[in-house]
Amino acid sequence: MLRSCLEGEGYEVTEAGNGDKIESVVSEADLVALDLNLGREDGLEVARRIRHVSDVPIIMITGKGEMIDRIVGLEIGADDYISKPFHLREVLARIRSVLRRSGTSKTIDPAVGAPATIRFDGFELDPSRRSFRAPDGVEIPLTTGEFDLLVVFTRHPHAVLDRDRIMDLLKGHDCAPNDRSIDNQVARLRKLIETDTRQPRLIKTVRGAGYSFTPTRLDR
Amino acid sequence: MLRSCLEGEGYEVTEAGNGDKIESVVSEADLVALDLNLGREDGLEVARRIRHVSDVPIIMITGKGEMIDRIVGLEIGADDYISKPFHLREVLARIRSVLRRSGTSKTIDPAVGAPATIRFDGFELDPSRRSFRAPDGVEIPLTTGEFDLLVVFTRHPHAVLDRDRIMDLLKGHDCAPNDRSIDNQVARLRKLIETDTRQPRLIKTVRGAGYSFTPTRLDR
DNA sequence: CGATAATTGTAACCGATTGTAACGGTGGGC
DNA sequence: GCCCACCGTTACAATCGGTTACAATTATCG
Repeated sequence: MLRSCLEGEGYEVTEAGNGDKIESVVSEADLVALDLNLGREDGLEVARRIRHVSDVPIIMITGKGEMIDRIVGLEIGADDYISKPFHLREVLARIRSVLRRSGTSKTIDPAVGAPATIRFDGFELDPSRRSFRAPDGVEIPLTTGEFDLLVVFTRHPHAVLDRDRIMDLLKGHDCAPNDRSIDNQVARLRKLIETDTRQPRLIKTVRGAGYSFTPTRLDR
Repeated sequence: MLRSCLEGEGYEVTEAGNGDKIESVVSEADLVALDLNLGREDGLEVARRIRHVSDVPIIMITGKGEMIDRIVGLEIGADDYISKPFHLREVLARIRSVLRRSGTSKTIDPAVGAPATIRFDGFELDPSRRSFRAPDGVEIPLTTGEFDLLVVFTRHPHAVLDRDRIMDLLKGHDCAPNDRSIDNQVARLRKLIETDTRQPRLIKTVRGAGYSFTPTRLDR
């Protein structure tokens, strides 16, 4: 679940199991998300071993409110902790936050390394400022849902995204069987950025599949 | 544990054992964290001796809910007390709070003195003097809560902070289920720094998630 | 130490946003 | 051309957050 969510956001994910050498895996990483309930092996011991070889930021994922672990975790040098059950969005937010604090990134951090503003067909979308400007320079106020949807589209231009995938990228979970909320949000977004809703040029409907964001130019 | 946590925050820590001369240790300190359960020696007696030679702020750390000690401790002149088991964040928050109240610091207080002035969108925020100036140079008086909230935001620019996390950063504990105090504080802060409260440019609302501080420029 | 003022948390109300349901149109397959 | 799945649109309800007022707490001042 975490993997697909993170990859959807543009991160490169490497999983490591019990048998893997921690050192080799960690050396390439910008951040470690460490589940403390790994079964036999003690997660805190893993954290100590990571700290022994690297200053890589560590986000600990603990079971429900294990305070003792939290305190010990912070002592070891974890940068943040998250308690289960968690929302994927929360994890994303904290990962971004920790990555930003930690500064330079070995790979490309989509939230930091990407240019601030995304331009398409004259529009200007600035994810870090959560602002959106029309070709004429006027700021268009977008609701949170509209903004997040547009960001998802600009990150997957020309791809046909089915509703499940869009929902996954937006909220980190699947669509309910007969969920039309995406359709609705698309309609609302179209009203704001399409000149003719009947003949949309930016957000095309792919019948039976989903939607596709088709800008003529896209600078990012 | 406390030592490594405090040093991680930039504080200089000196430990003192039973044999040490209290006077010489205390004279250099900005704050004393005193564990009352030191075994043979009576912690309260230590507190009395410290008070005898210095006005240094004292935070007492007591065993689980020893009320009698608390009362006596406050009578002696402790500035705050914490019961075990405690959260490190809580300790940090209280230390900061006590240091703030006690005013000038002999050493450099990282939480108050470290960042010189933070500039964003023309505003000037000075954590060491706890002052805040508008782009036109006029000083804007902020309450303690407003100021702390703004500092938290400037330390996490462009991150989406949920209410729990904001509360954690502000006071070191979680939000109650239906706690709207953060919303209120945000609203108050917006009234002071936003030109249009309806369309905030600096503190954006992320529905279902929290808030995001979105300055166009940030120098710190 | 007590009175007063300032600040902050709480509750209530209301508007904005978003999900759900219903209805109708459209387009493809036969 | 007809049928049916699929999608756009509208209306509505539920949820969430902004705002206000007020109570509780805290600080200030004599």
